Amino acid sequence: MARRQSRPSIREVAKEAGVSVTTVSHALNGKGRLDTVTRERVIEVANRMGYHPNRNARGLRSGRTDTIALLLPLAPGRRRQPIEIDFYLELLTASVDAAFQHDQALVQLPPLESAGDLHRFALDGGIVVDPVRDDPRVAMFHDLELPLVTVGNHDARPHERWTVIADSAGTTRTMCDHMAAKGAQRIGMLTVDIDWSWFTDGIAAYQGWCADHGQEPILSLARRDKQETSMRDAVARLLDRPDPPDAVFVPPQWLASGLLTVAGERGITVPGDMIIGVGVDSGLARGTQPPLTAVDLNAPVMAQQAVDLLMKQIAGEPAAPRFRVVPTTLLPRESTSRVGVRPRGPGLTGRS
Amino acid sequence: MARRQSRPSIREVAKEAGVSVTTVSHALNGKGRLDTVTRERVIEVANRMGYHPNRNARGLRSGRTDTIALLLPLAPGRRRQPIEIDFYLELLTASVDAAFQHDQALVQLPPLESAGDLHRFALDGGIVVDPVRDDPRVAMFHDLELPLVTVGNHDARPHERWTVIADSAGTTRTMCDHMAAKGAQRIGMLTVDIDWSWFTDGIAAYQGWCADHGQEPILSLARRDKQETSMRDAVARLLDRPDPPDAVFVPPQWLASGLLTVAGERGITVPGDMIIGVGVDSGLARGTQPPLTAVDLNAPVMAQQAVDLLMKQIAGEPAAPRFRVVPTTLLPRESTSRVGVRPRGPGLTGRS
DNA sequence: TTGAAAGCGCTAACAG
DNA sequence: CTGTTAGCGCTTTCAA
Repeated sequence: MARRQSRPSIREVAKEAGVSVTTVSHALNGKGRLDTVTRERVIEVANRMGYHPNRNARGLRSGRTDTIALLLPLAPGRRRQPIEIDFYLELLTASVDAAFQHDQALVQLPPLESAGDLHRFALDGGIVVDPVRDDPRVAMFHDLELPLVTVGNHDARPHERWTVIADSAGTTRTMCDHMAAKGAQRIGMLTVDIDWSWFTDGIAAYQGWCADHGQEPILSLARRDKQETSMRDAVARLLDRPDPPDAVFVPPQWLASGLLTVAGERGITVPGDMIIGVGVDSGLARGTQPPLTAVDLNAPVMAQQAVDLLMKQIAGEPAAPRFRVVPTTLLPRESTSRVGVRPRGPGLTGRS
Repeated sequence: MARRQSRPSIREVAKEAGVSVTTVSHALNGKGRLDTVTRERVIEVANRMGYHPNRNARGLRSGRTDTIALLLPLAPGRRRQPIEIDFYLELLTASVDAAFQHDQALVQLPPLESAGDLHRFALDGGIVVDPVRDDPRVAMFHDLELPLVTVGNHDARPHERWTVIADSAGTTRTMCDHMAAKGAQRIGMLTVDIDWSWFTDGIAAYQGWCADHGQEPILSLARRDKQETSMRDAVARLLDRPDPPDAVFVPPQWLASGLLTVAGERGITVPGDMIIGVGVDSGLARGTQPPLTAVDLNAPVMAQQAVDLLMKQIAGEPAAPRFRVVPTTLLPRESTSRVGVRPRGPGLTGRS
């Protein structure tokens, strides 16, 4: 019955190579002072036998587990479901890769009820994605004195934390510049009232950009509940103005698709009457009609940075800086191709 | 530097409770013949001290790792990226929960280069999602004699495998019935040429349904490369017929959004001129204009079944049946609200 | 009903 | 330069 193929132990390798287990251990870990010839022979034998050190034994000895956790944010409302944004899946994948490079296993954690749950997993550390103020996940790591890196942050003094964030301010300025270059006269922002740096920094940068360019800010905030009515209220506040914007940057994805829908209902064409950019790229952004100009958050880089920081922290090594800002990439698509030129109907989008 | 709070060992619990480590072990695992009073006292002490057995020590002793892996399918083309379908993220989350119930950690694996990579993770078993013919992931598990459960299958003799699949045949019939009830006269199917049971069973069921209802099958297969041209070719074969369908069931998500786009370009309204249903629910399906009728694959149930099967296999217990078919749920939306009634423009979609 | 002790595979302190 | 050995925390014989 599916008994796992018994893997060779360090003792068998030692016997096969005609040396002691110590020598094998040293050879494989590059530790002691060994004759080069011996070392290479041992390594060769170990490879030939398909030897891999037993993680449990190694962990028992070292007190480490070589396991780290990634905690994705949960969707508000639906209790156990993570937010379905492609970025998170990308971040997960990239984190797995990065962890693997450090020979760490990466586990997903279920929604944690208590610090006890965290203990059961025997982690060396964790990465908490998009923490909110007083995030219980963060508190648990602190209580257990477990190494922690956050991706995204909500903190007034972020530089004291081990944190990786996307460059929200730079993204916002780039998007505004892009829209202005496409002919936008009045650029608005439709975003949400959540204290993640991704949103707050974006708002601040937007206001700064407006000040620099002599434009009055046109800002509309949706409630954070992700409800359709919140979206519609916020969109209405934007479009019902006497002087509605002809360009809108919408950081959260759900508001961007909502804006597109409402615009369609009102007969406002995109990009003819209004151009739109969204803050996170996704299949959804690519698949709308028209496809939405979006921001690539560079999940692989963020994951790499987060895992690297975590490994440093676990090892007790210094890391300077502990606070990393990852640049983003603008992906121009049809939704910002040019404002003020009504597209000639659906035929425009044909690429055959 | 972030030393992990040292957790109490079984010895400290024993000392605190005034018994031997053996007694503690027996009490906690319900093993030996212990006085009830002693057992309860030990348990109480252990709880009070926040004791959790060290996974490494236990694993070293038992030869198990209490770790299972989930392997999601990779997107064709983009090398290391999983397919961005909400279903997979749901499946992942639900699997984590189910694993947790069995006190197993669930790790994500990076794309595996060789069986050696698999060995490095010290797994008790794994779940391979949507295996293809001669899937190397499956082969690696077999080579290592590691317990394996597949979610989805491609096999002619699936009942010999440990497998969980969604009820593709039932889904197809339900969708066709639904469309017929909404006034569809000629139901077509737009799908893809991949040998996953999800697709092959769906095609067979569709042809069966057509035979039962005296309708000629209208089937168009896209190439599997997920390219825009593949989509356009397949859609054209459907719409350019002298007798195009007035309803289309589209199992793969990327083809459904493609069909919607092309229909828009051609001035075909949905659901007025044609109704459309997609085989997998997602944010994309909910967010299109109009929202797409879709199928909920019940990821939580599939995950639970898969993990349960895997645990049985690992424990060497029998499981009957080894082959589980999970029912799906149709989610009717506007895209199939009624065919043959041209909607009166965008206003129809307003729900304010 | 309880306890002493061996041993899982590995690393590292110490001895040679 | 290489080997012997203790011991990480746990489960499980075996003995009392």
